Amino acid sequence: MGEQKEAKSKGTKDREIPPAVISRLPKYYRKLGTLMDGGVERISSADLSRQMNVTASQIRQDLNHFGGFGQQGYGYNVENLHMEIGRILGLDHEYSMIIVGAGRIGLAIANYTRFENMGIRISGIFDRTPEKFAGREYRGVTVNALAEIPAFLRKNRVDIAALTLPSEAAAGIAPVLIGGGVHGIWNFSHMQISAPENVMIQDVHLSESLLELMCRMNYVSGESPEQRS
Amino acid sequence: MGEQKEAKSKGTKDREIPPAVISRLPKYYRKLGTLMDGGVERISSADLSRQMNVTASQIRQDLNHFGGFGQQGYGYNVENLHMEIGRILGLDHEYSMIIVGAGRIGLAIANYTRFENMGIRISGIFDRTPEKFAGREYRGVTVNALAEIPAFLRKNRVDIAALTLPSEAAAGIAPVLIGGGVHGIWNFSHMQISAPENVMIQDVHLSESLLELMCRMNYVSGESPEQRS
DNA sequence: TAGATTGTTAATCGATTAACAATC
DNA sequence: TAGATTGTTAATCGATTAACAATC
Repeated sequence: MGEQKEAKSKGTKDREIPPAVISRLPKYYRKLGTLMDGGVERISSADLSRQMNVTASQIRQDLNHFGGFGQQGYGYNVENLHMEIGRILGLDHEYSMIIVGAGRIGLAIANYTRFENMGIRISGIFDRTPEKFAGREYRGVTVNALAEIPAFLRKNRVDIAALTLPSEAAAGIAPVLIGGGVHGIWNFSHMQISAPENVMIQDVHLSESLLELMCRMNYVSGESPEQRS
Repeated sequence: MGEQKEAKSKGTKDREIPPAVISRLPKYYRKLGTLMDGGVERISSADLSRQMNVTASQIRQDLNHFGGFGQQGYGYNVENLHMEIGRILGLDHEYSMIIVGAGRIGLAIANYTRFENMGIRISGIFDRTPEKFAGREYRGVTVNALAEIPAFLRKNRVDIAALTLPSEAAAGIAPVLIGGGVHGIWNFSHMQISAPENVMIQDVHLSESLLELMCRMNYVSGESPEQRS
């Protein structure tokens, strides 16, 4: 209880909040937002569980990782809980994000206006062939060459990089991003990125997601894999 | 042990393969493909585990849900295992997919050529405002009105629908898709879709993924949530 | 045959669910 | 006060890891 940082070794990820809990927080946040819009003032874990795909127990367990937001006999104040979870998610500060790879997915992200409500500001877009985008702007940002990333990172604080490059290119760029101080990578490439403990990697592997769907369709509950076309 | 179908009630999903296993199969498949390209003929679970983020035990456990693909003292034949997993994923037959919502993400999917290698054929694209896409073709497919979906489904077999509409619109269209015989929905909308047991829903919630990243960045191992901007 | 490595069972770990005393 | 509902502890369930006998 004496030392703080070096206490537990780096081998094991000793983060306090279980990943399963973190992955549910955005869903709670969204639901509470909807309830707020609907004018709901308070809600019990039992009611909330009925409207979502979780149990009341799970809701209470999850929330109590962060402290007691509820009140016995009353439930949770919707607006307050929404704000608290927003704070946990980091929605109370602004993040600067660059997009690395101006393909269709990269540009889709650049143009997704909802991210602005999440405190995400697109500060740069980079691509292998910036000349293809000459004169064009995406939310006020022009497309620059990948080679300019190191200089850009030296001049600007960047929190998150959305990595939407093909695998081969992505592998080379990831260390540049990490070395330049980016501490979160939203990885759409197929490449597995290794990073130091304090840099978070969030993978979005679309084709794996589709393969998973196909696999589950193959193994529909009850049916055997033997189904003919 | 007598009855087969009705044995276990519908409440619990009694699918045999744990979801955690299914979510790893695409990763194995990809890795094995890479190894094949590199001319690797055989590999042990220990070697494979070193190249991926899983343990050797886990690999053997996972694969043995589907049968014994390896050989004691030898390991696994890369090409054979690749093919077997491909079969499990359903890559041995073709799937017809429609895209519902011709926004940036919908069109990104339509243009993703790699899906063709996965046996995915785009058979239709639908949008609320098809007139915006008049004369344009995406991989040989034109954009039609959402209202034409029921008729289209009556005429054509469609396995998968990629649902890339805004939430409100998505909620209305999902039952149409399910009623029309689609048995897999790749859901990019924020809407939670409820479907009968034999229709698989695969969610890709991009903004939740980004929120998760932000949250994890907030709670970097060791650091408390107290960090100031 | 001896060595290697699987398939499979047993042990551990983590996440979910159930239960209930605390308390608003 | 009585009723409701949380926070929290204990029980269950599922997934991961370890161990080892079977076998190529």
